[in-house]
Amino acid sequence: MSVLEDIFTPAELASLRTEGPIPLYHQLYGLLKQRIVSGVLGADASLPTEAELSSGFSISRITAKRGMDLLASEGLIVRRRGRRSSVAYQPKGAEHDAPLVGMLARLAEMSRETKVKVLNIDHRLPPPNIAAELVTSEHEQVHHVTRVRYDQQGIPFAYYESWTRGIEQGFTVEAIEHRQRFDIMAENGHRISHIEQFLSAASASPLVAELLELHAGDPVLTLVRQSFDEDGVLIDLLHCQYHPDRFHYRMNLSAEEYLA
Amino acid sequence: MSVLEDIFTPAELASLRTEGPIPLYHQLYGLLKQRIVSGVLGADASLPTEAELSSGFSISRITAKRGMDLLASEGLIVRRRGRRSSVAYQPKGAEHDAPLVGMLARLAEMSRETKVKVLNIDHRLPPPNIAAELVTSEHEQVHHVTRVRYDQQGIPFAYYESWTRGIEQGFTVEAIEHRQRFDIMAENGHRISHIEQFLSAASASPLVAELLELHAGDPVLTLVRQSFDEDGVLIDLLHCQYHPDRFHYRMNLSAEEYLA
DNA sequence: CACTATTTGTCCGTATGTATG
DNA sequence: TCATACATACGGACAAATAGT
Repeated sequence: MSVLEDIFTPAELASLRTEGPIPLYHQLYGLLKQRIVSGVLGADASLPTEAELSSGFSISRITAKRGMDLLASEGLIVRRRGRRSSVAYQPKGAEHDAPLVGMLARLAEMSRETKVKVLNIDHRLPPPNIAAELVTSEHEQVHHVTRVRYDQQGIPFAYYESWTRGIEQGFTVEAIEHRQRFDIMAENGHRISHIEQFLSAASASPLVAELLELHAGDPVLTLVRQSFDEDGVLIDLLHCQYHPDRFHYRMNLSAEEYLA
Repeated sequence: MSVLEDIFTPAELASLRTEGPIPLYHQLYGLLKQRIVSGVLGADASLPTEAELSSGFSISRITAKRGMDLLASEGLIVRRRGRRSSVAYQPKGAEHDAPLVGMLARLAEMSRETKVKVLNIDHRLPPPNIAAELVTSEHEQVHHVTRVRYDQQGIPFAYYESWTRGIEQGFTVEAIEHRQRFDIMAENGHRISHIEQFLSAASASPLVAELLELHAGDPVLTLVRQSFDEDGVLIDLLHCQYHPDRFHYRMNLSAEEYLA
């Protein structure tokens, strides 16, 4: 019995492509890593041998070895001569997730449990696409903040980029790292009364990949949040990118409630 | 005035990496493509020249050219000697989206506006990871259905794979393509009273990529939906994968409602 | 009309990375 | 480990098309 067929479907075994930009060894690495971090291959589980990978995926043994070496170099597996490689990774117990209903109430909790590091704050004219969304006048400057959110163990899981208008004071690194931006907006006379959010997926840019410990091109969960004040003016535009293994959005729906 | 700095932030201009697996020309291609399909660079907009890209991103002109040629080969831009390249892509007008609150009520509407094509129905023992989630007894068979959802123009935007227990009758291709699965479950004595959903992102497998007109490895928005009956038994497990450019989840929150 | 600056197209040579047997 | 083939990335050089003076 081959270990390989327990782990991968026939379609996956035939899924490696040389036409695309990603090297074969890295495609193999990606498939195996997904199995390991998702817990399908738990700690100490045996991995396929180089020969099995080579014939199963129709690649050379050197290429299979290179994929395995990459996993080993990240500490995800242990390799020793004469033995099958085995998983040396304990799937994270508690992933972060955020409920979508009751979400704002959860923001305060989130900010206690996690840490934000501000990368950059500037006050400037927004780029054309952002200006178009914010409907700013031609010379109106906005506050542009980029930041990363880390969990209690210091593991990064979210990258934020925000554009905020009408802030006179209070947008400092210190304040943004330790207070809620909504509170600072309120102090500047902007009470947020309505929020619109869009969830989708995108590829991590090299920058975001580096910050979230991903590889460029890996999928990220994206959220765009538009915050409007009582007059329906868009005050804040927030673009979030989440590490998909470290953060999920969760919803709890009761049928009666939502079928009505 | 350089076009380049209107399009990319300084951080992005310094974000290309040779260490990773993705070639420079493909990273550049990705950045530009994102600007084009998102509409930041609208139809007929001028693009940076090869020389500007070369100096701005600190890459060779050949590499910049290769990224541009890749865009041209996909018909996203037009290139001609002596002229700046320009965008030859019209951002899609109406995207699909689904509100998360009031979602079930929207399902009926969705099923009128779109079409489902069932790829496969079988009744069998679930694979180990699915069995563990469903907590099925050892020999309990479940209905396994894979299907694709198309919009009115026949454009695919979602792939679904579901595992459903306790269905005696009614799970036919005809029924699943034209009725709501919840209704069929109800006729089999399973009233869904509680739903849990998780949203994240993943890479498209070659199969899903082909069905959704993506490339293998492209990001997809993923949704896992667990549907429980009145006794808290998990009846249905649904895995969805959405084309990120064709489908978003949308939420509308009022601050009073959710800050309470 | 010529002249020039701009921009893309093509080619060379070289070094390094990827993949095979 | 070696030899081989192809892809990636660089810098340089020149040709060809475009637009403006």
